[in-house]
Amino acid sequence: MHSFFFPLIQTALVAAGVATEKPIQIEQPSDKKFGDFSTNIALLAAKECRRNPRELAQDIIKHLQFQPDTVSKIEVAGAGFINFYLAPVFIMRSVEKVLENGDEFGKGCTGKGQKAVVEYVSANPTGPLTIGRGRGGVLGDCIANLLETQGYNVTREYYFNDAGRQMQILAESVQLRYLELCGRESEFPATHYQGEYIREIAETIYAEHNTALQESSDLSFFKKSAETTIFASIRKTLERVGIKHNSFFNEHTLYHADENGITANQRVIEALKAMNFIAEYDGATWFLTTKLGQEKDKVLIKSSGEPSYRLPDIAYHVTKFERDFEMIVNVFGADHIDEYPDVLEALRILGYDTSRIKIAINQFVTTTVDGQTLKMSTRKGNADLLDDLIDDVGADATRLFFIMRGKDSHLNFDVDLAKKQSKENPVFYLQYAHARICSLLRMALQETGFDPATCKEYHLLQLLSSPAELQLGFALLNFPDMVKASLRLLEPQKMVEYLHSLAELFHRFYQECPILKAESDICKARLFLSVATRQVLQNGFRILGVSAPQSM
RNA sequence: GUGCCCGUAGCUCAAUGGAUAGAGCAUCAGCCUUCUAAGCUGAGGGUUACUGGUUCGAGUCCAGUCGGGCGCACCA
Repeated sequence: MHSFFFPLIQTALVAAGVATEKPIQIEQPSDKKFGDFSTNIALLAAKECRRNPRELAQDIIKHLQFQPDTVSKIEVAGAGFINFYLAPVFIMRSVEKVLENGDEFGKGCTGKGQKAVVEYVSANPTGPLTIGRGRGGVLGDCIANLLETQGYNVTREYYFNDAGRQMQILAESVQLRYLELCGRESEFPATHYQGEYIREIAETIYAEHNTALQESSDLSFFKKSAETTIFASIRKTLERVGIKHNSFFNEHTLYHADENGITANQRVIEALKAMNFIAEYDGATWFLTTKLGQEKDKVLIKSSGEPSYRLPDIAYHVTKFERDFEMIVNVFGADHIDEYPDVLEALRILGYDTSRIKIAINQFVTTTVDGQTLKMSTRKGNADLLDDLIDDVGADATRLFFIMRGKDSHLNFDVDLAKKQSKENPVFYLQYAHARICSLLRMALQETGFDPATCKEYHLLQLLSSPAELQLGFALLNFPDMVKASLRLLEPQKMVEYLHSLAELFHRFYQECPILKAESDICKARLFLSVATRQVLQNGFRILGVSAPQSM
């Protein structure tokens, strides 16, 4: 709707002789009595025009040109707001568009087919996925969905590392457990992976090889075995909650020499060296972040000769530019918050346009079971597992709960609430609205023969004029703007809230307006409104990755 | 100590710098011989942690204070 009002207001400003640099803001007042849309342009421009804002607003609306079948009323209110009231006919005509566009309603083309990459999950295969990772995973998946609706060509990427020290420790952990099974008692170091899954992997190895490997000093078999098993479990878990990837980027490729015998990591070092941001001291190679005002330099190559995680991180992001991504979204947890500023600085120094990079950081998750809040502990083997949560509350509740709070807020995941089959549980509240419409339409087909697939008398919608009907219709035409806002803020939570309010408006309409018992044309019109609501619910659910049940 | 996030109704959370700060849950009062009551209607409940500042206007922006979370490795 922004694109609808914007040019008209701009024209009116020119016609009224108002010259202002201030942006035209169009908002939806919180209270319906202030109209369906409103602009504060008169307030913003008043000062530079040296005029009273209310008078200025009066002047502007004199020059606003609207057809009476789109805007029914324009008025000046408060300190100088200009409020617009949409004509009922216009709202209902918009509902027709929902029906005509179907699955496509809400999609846009701002992406223009540009390449976008969203990186999410990116957990190394050292253990099963935790609940904390799950939140970021769902967030990333929804952001990727949002980008796709806006016409981006999206790569959903998982960046992982199957080399390095953590994998070494993993391999040692499995080996130690294996040796225990072979009857060799040893002290299991506290630094190693304590989880039960390590024993299970060791048991599998023992079952296949018995004690044959106990004299082997080669860890690679244990590493490979652990990696394969764990990665399979991670991917299975991701699949269960509908978190999809179509690209797995192995950090190891950054260590491979190209045709000139140089690795991606080395290229980064050379490039930064050319910009005088590299120094060697204490046996290591450093990124001179002190030159950028930071307190300490950062190690890129350790004195052992191995790159620290920072170097491949930079090299990895260079590949995102080399792969021509116009939009680069990184999703990660708050524990990695210190990671990205260095990467961004390095990329900036190397001449890349870092404004293409958007960072979405999600805060942590605690779970509440039986009213008791459990704190997550990492790497101790007693971390909350995403798989257990899915077993407990199902995939839909898992997804929706992860994104129904702002990503910047700590999430308190109430497991008991997520299991409840009632209005208290927002998952059921949303899905119930959809199921209720499906049920209604089944009944309609049975009793009146109404079939939305064949009956296309959408113009009947214009017969509807009650507040409940108009508010529902208005909410429907807002959907495309809500999709755009969710994407702009990288915040699927906006979509959850919108769908919740849509469900609420439908339930009210359903309560107040008899549908099947209404006179024939009104009945059809109300069924069309219901079908349109179901369509928007489905389109929204698809973005969130939540199922739309036909009955409950 | 320091960087980032958070502090809003009893609880969980909303509010692109806008108008009287909103939902849900919980509490209380109503609505099913009628399309799914897994629903709807209404009521009560607030010094937006605190103190200053910026401006037509601040929960929102800035500074400081107090609380809570997460980081601060030659781990990732």
